[in-house]
Amino acid sequence: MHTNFVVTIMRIEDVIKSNGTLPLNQRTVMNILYTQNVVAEKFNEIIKPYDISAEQFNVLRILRGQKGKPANMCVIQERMISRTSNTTRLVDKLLNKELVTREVCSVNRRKMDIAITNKGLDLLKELDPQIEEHDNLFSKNLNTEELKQLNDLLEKYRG
Amino acid sequence: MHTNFVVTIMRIEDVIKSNGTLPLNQRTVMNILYTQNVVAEKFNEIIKPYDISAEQFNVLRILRGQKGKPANMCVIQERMISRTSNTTRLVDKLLNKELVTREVCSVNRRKMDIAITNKGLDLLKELDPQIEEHDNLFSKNLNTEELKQLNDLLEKYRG
DNA sequence: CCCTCATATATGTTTTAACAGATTTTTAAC
DNA sequence: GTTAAAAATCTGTTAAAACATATATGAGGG
Repeated sequence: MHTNFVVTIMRIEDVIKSNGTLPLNQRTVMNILYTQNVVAEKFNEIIKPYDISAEQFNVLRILRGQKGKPANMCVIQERMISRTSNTTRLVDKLLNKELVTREVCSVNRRKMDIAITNKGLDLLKELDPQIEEHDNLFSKNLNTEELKQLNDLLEKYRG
Repeated sequence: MHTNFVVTIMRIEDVIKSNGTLPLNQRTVMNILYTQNVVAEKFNEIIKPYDISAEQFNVLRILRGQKGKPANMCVIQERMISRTSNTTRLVDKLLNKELVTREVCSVNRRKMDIAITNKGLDLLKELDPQIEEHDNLFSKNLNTEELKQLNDLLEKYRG
């Protein structure tokens, strides 16, 4: 006995209930915008119970990637997916929750040293399996070769 | 004589300055999030001088697609890329700018009839060439076959 | 050393987005 | 007909994004 998965693929035109077919270039833009929306919405659902936003999570993960070394605000900014000018307030919120520490850099007093706390690391550890599950959620609809292709095409598309 | 285009393709790991290579599933998520960001940012740049947001533009375009017939709020919502509960306020803003009209539906008084005005149509007409240019901006990095593939993969990815 | 410019971060203000809940009208069961 | 539930839109409140501008430190030239 085996299980059948019936996957209904929705063309972007079906999603936005457009009659007919959009021009390929416009279609591509819409598909990219909409796919991000679907992925991000699911992601938010996962982290919502933990009272952090996607951006806050992202900063925490960047800080964990530093393996102990603190990161300056500008380093955080350049590693974020969406570069915002509000990194200060983003870190403020993480500070309030005691998920990070912030102190003036001893070498260059313009800079701030931001580091993840144990509490922050614990939060990430708790989230890890769910994030991995999320990464797989959509990926499982494609095989490895297709995933590679998708990544290549997106990177080439951006130029 | 001809012109050389040198296109530097950035792996997502280079973009977010991650050392090493991310797992393929995570890579895909990041590439989708980031690509949308790049596309949306460029788009916002285009419409900013016209003092409308991307969502507002989207609603206007949906209304134009109605070819004269007004659309109810729920119709607008289901055709938007990002379904929000704030459609009322979105339309409020378009009303203030006299880009749309709003009146109670004569058939069902719960519903509202939203229609684009001539001023709204004029705005779209002015934007049309720039939007088309935007649609082409990234698409020109791929050939037709690749674009089709990208769309197929995104649609299949969403499942 | 002093001045200017660049860098790094922070702040004030205004728009939007997110979430929950309220209001109004219709539908349909009794 | 009355009433309960559903559908469609709206509103209040809080959080986050966007944008411009300000402050503080550092780097380099004269």
